[in-house]
Amino acid sequence: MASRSRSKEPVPPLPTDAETAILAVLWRQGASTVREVHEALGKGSGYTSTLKLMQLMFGKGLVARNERYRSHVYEARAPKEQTQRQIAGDLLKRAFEGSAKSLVLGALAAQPASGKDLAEIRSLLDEFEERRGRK
Amino acid sequence: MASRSRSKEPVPPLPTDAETAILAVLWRQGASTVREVHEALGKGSGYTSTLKLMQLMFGKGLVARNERYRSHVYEARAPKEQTQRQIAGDLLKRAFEGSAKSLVLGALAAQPASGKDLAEIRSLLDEFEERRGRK
DNA sequence: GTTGACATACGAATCACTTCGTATGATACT
DNA sequence: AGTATCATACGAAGTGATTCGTATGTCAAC
Repeated sequence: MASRSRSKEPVPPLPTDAETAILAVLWRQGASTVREVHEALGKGSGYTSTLKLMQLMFGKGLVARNERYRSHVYEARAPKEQTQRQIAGDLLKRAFEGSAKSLVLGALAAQPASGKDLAEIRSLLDEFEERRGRK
Repeated sequence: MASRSRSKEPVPPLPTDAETAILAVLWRQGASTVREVHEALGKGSGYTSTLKLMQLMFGKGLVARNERYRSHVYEARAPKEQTQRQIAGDLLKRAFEGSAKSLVLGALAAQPASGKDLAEIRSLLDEFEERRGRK
């Protein structure tokens, strides 16, 4: 991934693949202990691997943790929507030459959406059109 | 186990980030020499780095090359649309829990589409709805 | 045939991500 | 206190991606 600055403070870098999997669990379950996350991931690797990963994510600012209890409780630091937007934007630049249209086409071709989802996407388009019109 | 037929050509893996950047150049410019690709990338790294990368991509089946000339001429082996679909599908699974809607939302939020693009996306949705209806 | 300007091939260093072993600390029960 | 259990911390190995130096090959012009 294209992570440039290694400054420790403000901007958390894009999550790696394994990190994204952990974020997905935290987004789905809310604040969780390492063990809870590890179990949700299904044992593809050992417990300490998950632990180490989450410690690194904490260091990078991707997750926050509450150390008040015996087992630390972690949660995603940025809302799912924001992180997903960054990931999509990064991919857009790298592989789709900035064309949202191509990405949408690719996404729908790869994973056909339900009729309900398609309808929701339509109303999303309406909102964007709105916003464009007003600007 | 219902095994998939093993053709003589190995299935190319998903391109890495640096590889995707090279593919983007080949998609945009068509068949190109290493030097042409390297120049299009803007000098972030040396010529031999680009060369090595493209050699590895050739080994993986991501690009084809014509060795008839003094400088080998490379081109993307799979059509842009197919590779982009794979990349989008992979991302969908990894970061968006399979929700095309979320990915579309993320993409549009990250990079607002033009009015023309929005219209094209709409007609894309029409096609998908069609296809769903007929099934 | 020697030289100069290019090309490719390839080994090795570096870096990031991921994994795991093991040390150590806290808690609860006897 | 002693011990079993479960937690975190941390070093280090394994893997894969990326970079680069350098060796080697080819061609054209002199």
